Amino acid sequence: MPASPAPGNTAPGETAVEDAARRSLTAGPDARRRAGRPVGGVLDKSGITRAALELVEKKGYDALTMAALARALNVAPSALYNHVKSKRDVLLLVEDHLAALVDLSAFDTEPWEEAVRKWAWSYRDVFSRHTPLIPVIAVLPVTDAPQTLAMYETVSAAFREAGFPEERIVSSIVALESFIFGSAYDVTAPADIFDAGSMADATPSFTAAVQSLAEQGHERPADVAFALGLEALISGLGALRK
Amino acid sequence: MPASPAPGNTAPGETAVEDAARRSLTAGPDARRRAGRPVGGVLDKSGITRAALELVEKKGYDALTMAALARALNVAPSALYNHVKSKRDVLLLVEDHLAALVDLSAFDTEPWEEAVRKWAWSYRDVFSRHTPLIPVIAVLPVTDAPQTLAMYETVSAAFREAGFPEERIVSSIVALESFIFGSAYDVTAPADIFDAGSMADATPSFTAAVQSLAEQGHERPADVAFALGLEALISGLGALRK
DNA sequence: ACCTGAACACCGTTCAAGT
DNA sequence: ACCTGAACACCGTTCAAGT
Repeated sequence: MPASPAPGNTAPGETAVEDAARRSLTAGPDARRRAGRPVGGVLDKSGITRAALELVEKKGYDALTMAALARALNVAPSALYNHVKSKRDVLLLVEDHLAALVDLSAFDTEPWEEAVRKWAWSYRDVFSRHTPLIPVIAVLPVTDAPQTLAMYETVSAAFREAGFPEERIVSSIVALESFIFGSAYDVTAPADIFDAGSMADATPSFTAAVQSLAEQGHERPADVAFALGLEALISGLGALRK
Repeated sequence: MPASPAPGNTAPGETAVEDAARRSLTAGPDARRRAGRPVGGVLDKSGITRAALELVEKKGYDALTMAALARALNVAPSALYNHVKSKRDVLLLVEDHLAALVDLSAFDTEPWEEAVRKWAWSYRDVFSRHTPLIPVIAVLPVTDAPQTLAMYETVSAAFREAGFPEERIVSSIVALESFIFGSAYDVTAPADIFDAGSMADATPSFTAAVQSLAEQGHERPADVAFALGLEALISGLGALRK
């Protein structure tokens, strides 16, 4: 029989839920009923983040309740409040984890246009699978999200390097981000969102435009709109450079 | 003593809540406890929309619960479900009401650039005060929102008139809308959203850019970013015209 | 310090019973 | 057709009691 790792130490490649399952197994069937502090401590922010992310990816944001999160971690819901102040805090942890997944590598190697292009597509792709976080990000003081702040540091340095006037850097990034967030929602729209149905006769101009786009046969119409807007922003904002 | 208007007929200039209050007054103190159908019917979709909007404008979206909405209308919460299928339906009614407030007048009188500019600012301003509706709009089949559909009809006709190729009209509008929705969130961000706090030393480039923007002394930084992005989109998308 | 279990003050929604 | 009142299956959060 192999030695059991200490509770709370997830083995590499092991998921948080598997870890919790194994822990309750090795600790005996009534371990989770015993009150008091478990040896080593079962909860921390990174474990909460991992479990939340796993829950969301498996069952979606509707399933991310404090009760379900606690259950995945084999603790009582109230135990979570020793590590986060609120559910919003949990969403914030997830958001900052995702911010680190946005691809910034092109800022080291490519010219400004291409680097912004790759960053923007990656940013949109990451958050299009996590749109319930967008209202959280939009109002999020950067202090509370170190990875997000690190992204801004990289991007703002690249804008300065590319010749943007100092006082326009933040506004340019914000404009791009606003477009990216809005476009992330667009990815989640149903395919028939623009089907006017019985109202088609009353809206001939819009119906014709929708029909014409449909005839193009694009697999992902949201990508067409994103490419169009992004290229317009890149060339329009790029003109600000000295 | 003046003749009382029939219950459910809100007098011009009177609010839905005032109407409900007066109705319970003229009908006697125990009117709202009496079961069965009130004469004339107290509820309909437009009354629900008006009461929801009033509730939201007075106390915000957190206060828009089915219970609070029912209370404003002097009915039991369950009564609402005779007129809407769900709370999402209520949000949809509000959204479509707001869509009619977006200023489309410039499309009749101004050249494309200026008309789009006025439409976009108006659209952003309306929904910046109603950001909780944005996730609803983004996934909203236009069939379910006649006023929203009417807006698309006007805008798409103007894009065709301005020389946009048929198959690019919808994508161009979607790109603009994505930017508008993201920018609506930006309006609600706290003033100190970019204050890196104790992390400032670790992010010199971003901190300098934020500082430089702050020194410009703009009263509403969100407007600067919106203007920058909108002008880039207008000139970039405008280049698609034949 | 950090957990459990019970409790609190809500949610949106359903449905039988009434008129 | 459309209302009431009771009930259901949840929410996020707090807090005394434990170790």
